[in-house]
Amino acid sequence: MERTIESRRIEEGCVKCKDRCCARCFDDGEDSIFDCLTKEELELLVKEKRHVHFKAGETILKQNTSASHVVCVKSGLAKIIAEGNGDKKLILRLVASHSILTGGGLFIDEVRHFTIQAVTGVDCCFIDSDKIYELVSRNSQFAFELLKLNNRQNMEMLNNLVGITQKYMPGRVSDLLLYLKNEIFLCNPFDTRLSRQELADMTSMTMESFIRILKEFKSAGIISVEGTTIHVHDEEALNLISKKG
Amino acid sequence: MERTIESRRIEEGCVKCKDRCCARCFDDGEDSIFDCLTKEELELLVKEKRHVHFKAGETILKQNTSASHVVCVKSGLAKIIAEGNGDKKLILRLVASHSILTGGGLFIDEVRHFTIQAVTGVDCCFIDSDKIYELVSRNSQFAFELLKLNNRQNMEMLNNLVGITQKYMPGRVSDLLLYLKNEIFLCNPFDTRLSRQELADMTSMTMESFIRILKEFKSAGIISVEGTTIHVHDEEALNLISKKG
DNA sequence: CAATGCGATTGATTTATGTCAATCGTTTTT
DNA sequence: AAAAACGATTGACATAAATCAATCGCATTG
Repeated sequence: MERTIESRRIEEGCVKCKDRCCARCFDDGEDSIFDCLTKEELELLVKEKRHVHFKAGETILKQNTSASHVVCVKSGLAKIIAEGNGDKKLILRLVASHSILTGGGLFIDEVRHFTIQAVTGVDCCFIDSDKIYELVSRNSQFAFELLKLNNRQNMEMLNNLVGITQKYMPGRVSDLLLYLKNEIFLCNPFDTRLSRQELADMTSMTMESFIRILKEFKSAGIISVEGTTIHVHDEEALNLISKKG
Repeated sequence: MERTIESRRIEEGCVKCKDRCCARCFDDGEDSIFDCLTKEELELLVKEKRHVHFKAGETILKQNTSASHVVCVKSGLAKIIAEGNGDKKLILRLVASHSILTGGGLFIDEVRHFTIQAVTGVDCCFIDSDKIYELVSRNSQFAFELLKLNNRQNMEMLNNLVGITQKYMPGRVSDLLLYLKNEIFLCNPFDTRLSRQELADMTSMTMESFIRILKEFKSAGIISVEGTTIHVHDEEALNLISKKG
């Protein structure tokens, strides 16, 4: 039986996991909130965790279900969706490798406040929330890291809120493109793997409107687009448009 | 010299403060994150804190200044404002008595990410951020409470974001009225003390639009308005309008 | 190869909401 | 009391963005 590159990658991940999983998995990411744990604490964290693979499009966590686990994304790309009334949805942000996801309701109501869905194939591990609680009480540095993570997410959401409510569409699209380039994909021609609808859902506008703005940017030579791949040619222009609103 | 009710109330507050200030001040609020502290820890917290009174309209914390203190609101009403480009502003939420405010950047960049301004006279105390850091490392229950508070604020912001981006103006106004009645003032004819502009800034619309929706609600008999005082007659109608978007 | 399906694109039209300007009612000032 | 100042209100108009509908390109299927 032949193996895809994808499946081989998973296996590598699993090998790593046998020992100190999460620390290893996260030691190159910015959000390495597990770095501060001792060997025993990592042991505790890793012991009963489950490693799961999701195919593109699958739902990892569903909004309004009960939140007994947190999720660590080890590879792949996922989107965080806030589902509103009707079919209205807002994609809050993307999640790349090495991120920890609490589902929103951790520590409060134990309910997930948004849906997380795989964009590409996603490898992740599920960790029991109780473990997190225990680590918070045992290791104050961990609590501190968690607080930092929380606040960072809070501020991200604030920026989002301000941007979406106070800017016209070109400004919002600029913000999105800069976000994708500089915070998610970290390279220049980048393949979003996201449909126009999904991109539009990140800026709170309709697909048609999004496409029109994208077209304007193309005509102005600011970007070029090929399928789901976007190439930013004039980042300064985007910054300017973002500033002007 | 005659004393106003206001000034007498401040004095009472001060008397309380001589001993275990913050615990006392907060022991009837929902956000009593200080309850879990020991006497010594409270001592530490209270020792160098400063008690300040702000008059209506004064700025308590200013966005983009450095964040060396957290603020506890002991009495009065304040508004949290996210200032955007130009004069654009968004009032994120109101803060009533017995709330703790971190200014947004606590634990991350030590910069305030929003402005807090007094709506009525406001009594509050400033506590050095370092104290908070120290307490987090000494008392895991406190860390836990802080995480809870953080997450709650996060979810509030999320709801706000979804509401503002996905609902038409009547839905947003309904949400605002329900928020004011059920979460801030907790009584029915309630005096917001907020101008139409401020109320509009809470829903991300212009003052004129806000007034028009308010007028429609009045005509429909759902509410009545007298100056800054609002009386909700038909809460079910508001819930319905909020649901429908 | 034709046919079907689906996402992307474009155009025509509608609509929710913002902008601008005038008026009204109160309060404050002179 | 007259005048000025200011927030609230209303109306007329402009426009950003949504909606609706048609077409296009491309991949998948029969």
